[in-house]
Amino acid sequence: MSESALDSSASDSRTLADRVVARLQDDIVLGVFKPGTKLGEAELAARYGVSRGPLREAIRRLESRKLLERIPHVGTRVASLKATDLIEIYRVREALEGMAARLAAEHMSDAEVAGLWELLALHEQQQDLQEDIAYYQRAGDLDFHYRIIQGSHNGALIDLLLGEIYHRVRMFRYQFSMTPNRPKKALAEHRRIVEAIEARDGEMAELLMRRHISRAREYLEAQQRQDLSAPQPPLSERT
Amino acid sequence: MSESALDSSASDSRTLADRVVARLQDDIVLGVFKPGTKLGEAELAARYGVSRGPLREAIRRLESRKLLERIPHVGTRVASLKATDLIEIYRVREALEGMAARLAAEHMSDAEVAGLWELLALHEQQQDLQEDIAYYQRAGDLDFHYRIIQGSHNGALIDLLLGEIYHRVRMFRYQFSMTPNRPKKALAEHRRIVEAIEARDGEMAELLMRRHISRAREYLEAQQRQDLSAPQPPLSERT
DNA sequence: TCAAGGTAAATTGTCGACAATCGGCGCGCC
DNA sequence: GGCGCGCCGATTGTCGACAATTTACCTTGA
Repeated sequence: MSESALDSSASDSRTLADRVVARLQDDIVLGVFKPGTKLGEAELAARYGVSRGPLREAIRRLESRKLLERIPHVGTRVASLKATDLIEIYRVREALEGMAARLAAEHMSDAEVAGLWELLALHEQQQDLQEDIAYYQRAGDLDFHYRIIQGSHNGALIDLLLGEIYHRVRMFRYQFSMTPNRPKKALAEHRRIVEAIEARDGEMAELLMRRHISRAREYLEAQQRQDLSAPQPPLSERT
Repeated sequence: MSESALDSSASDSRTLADRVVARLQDDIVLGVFKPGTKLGEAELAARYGVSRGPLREAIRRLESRKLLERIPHVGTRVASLKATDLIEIYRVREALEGMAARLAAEHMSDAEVAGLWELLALHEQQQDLQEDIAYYQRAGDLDFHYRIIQGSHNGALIDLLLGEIYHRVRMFRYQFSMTPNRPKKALAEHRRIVEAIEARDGEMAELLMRRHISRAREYLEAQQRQDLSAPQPPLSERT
């Protein structure tokens, strides 16, 4: 179930447009195209070796995922998300992933819970070996939340979080080269969430998950306030 | 702010595809095309008097809103939503609109709160005059939730609920010709929610909104169980 | 008679060309 | 000298035709 947890790369998708969606999304999320960059249709069509037809379809799909901003008759540019947008999204995550944790506690199979414990053990191990984290912790955190969302067994919830929310969060993390906020504390919170799920205590699981995400949001808000008082280049140009 | 609360009809939109989106969405939500109906591209293009290009764009947009189901190289049909899907959506609504109520309590202006009271008074009046309700209550209920969502002043939340969730809920209501579940009780619950918002008690507002939606979901679940035991034509063919 | 294979029609996916609209530039007027 | 107007290039929106894939039907054989 861990095959490229957040889809992206489906090499032989049925239609051309699907492949362009995957490639263009990667280029956006991974930062090949910086936020605010204008993307001309002809230019992109040449880059991906397709006609403008499928390319336009890809653009519309990524626009509906809020990864691109388009103005009719003018053009499309990579969505440049402000810190306030990210904070708004964290409110949504708090509500949605809280519910996901509750449903996961009610509906996850015992095997899935066991898998969560294994994932946690892996994260602790990586944390011990490599104190500065970086990539692993980032992907791992995503993977943890990803599994709980899947564990809710609620299709609508899964579609919303994985289809509309998570791509944007991923983009943020790459753009701001955000090292996860509070590695050790986050890991401890993850463990408590799994405990609640294992105990089939949905209410507790939701409470803990909401608190977990809420703390991340508060960290972001504090960071934003200090950025406002000392406005420095928002991107990754600080040695 | 109440001009066509759930958009749909923008008569002179900038691009052709936008107009087709609006018209096709109306035809789907209002039941002109029944769920499961196969929609051929040529057929639709003729119906709306456009080429297949803009039509395909419209189809993709409505597909991303979950109003259409498409299979590559096969075709698109009107999304036929099962009762279990609706129940899943209500879980999402519970989480999302609960958060919306909390944020509304924190961020709504006094004028907006006053507007909520006026809306409630209008609903009570209509309820007194016309005991059997039907349309007014249905639209009114939507309008109440709509306003609280807007009152959250959270763009991400608003986009999600109004752009991804509410169209599907509307479609359900028309398809099953669902008379609102519990008119009087719902109205009383609405009043208590507004009281909490006016008192700026976000926690209470969220709790009440979640309970409100949760009860509607439980009603749906009970209805589904009795439908399963006595399976009758699910659509509107009962005199 | 039924199953399996192939073929043909219909539908969707893709492409290149044409038309409409917007932003930028220079000219003229105040 | 500054402001407004109109033209021009560039980009996007739209269209019709061609190619690819699927489905349904028909034929053929066991």
